Amino acid sequence: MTVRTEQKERTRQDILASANRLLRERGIAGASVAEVMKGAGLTVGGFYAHFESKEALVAASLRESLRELWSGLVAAAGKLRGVEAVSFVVRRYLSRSHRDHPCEGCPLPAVVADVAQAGEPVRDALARELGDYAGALGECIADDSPASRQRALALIALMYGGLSLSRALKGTPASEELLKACRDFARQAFHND
Amino acid sequence: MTVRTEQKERTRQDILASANRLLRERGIAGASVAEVMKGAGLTVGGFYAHFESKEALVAASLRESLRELWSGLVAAAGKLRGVEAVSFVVRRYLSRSHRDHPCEGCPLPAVVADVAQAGEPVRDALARELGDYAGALGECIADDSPASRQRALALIALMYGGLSLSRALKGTPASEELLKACRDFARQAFHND
DNA sequence: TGTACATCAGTGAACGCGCGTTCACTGATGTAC
DNA sequence: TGTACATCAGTGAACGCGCGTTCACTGATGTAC
Repeated sequence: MTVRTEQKERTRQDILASANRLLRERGIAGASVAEVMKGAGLTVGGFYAHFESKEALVAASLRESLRELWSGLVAAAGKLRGVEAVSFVVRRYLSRSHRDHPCEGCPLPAVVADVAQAGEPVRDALARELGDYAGALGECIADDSPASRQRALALIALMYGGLSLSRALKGTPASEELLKACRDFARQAFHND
Repeated sequence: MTVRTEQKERTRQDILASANRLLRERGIAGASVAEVMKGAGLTVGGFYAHFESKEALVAASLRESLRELWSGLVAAAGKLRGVEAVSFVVRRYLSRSHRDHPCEGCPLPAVVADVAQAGEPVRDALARELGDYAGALGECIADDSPASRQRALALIALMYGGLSLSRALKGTPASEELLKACRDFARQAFHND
């Protein structure tokens, strides 16, 4: 019995991992259930033994990959504070490497537009994770005040917006220009602390 | 002859106008050719007498609606300069009204993620318009130097990112919080000029 | 001015395709005696 | 320990649907004589 359920849980994790990759790379609409299952080494029909619907998968995947991203960022920033923490975070998030490898990075660029039109489970997942993200990032940069949290929210918007645009412009000089411009802009906004 | 071509040109404009609305509201994948034509009071089959493909329509629509948006913004800012111009622009772009009426506003939130995966015509359209947009906005805020252009690029990324996220969070308190946070952040970054 | 013909903007049914979801099935694993 | 049965994770074909695109057609407009 427990052997069977353990195996099943492992399969569920495989499906989630595949969804995390595909969702970050192609967005909600671009990640079909059949391809997610193929990425986990399975066939399409077995999907519904693990998730109630595609929407449930997307919500679960969004929670997991957003949490991974921001907890990784905050942990890597370590003891840095203030402008130095901001500088570190934007250098990592607004990098050429992050731009060029969507499937290992932040899910927001591929997903936000679709989420705005998605159902409640998906929207709730984003709202909750983004709130935690802003809180943790604000605390990492400054403190746990509402003002810090709000500045972190804006920083997230700047990073997400800059990365998304630089991906859309990939191959043009403006793509690099934009990454640098956003990094500088962020540092400037936190400069007077 | 000229009567016929004039009529045809008017129809083309109707199709474009319908596409502009639908694209801003639902994105590239969400705006089907059939619905675009229906929005122009026509049926689907006639589409290919006006545009070579859906991709060509998207490219044309993107050019037109981005240009409309930013030339409108710059014109409205009028003689304002520096922080005052920034303040005006973000109050307009990062407003509840803009968040709640996608079909009349900026096409970026609905379209950027899809553009990153689209063909050359669409990507080119975005690259060109965004470059012009940054140049004009930079000049409106400060001058025509590369530094001003780069700061304008970052401001666009912040505005686009903030609006997109606030739409995805619509209905939660974080949606309003985010709009305000981004407006403040932008003002702060331009405060020392 | 009137008539016969050519043009062509727009119609609507049809195509092939990929989507999310369902379901009858298979066969390895676990249980009962 | 050995046998008969139950369970259930995973398979793969099928469904109804909406997509972009094609194409034979219709009928109003424009041209030729």
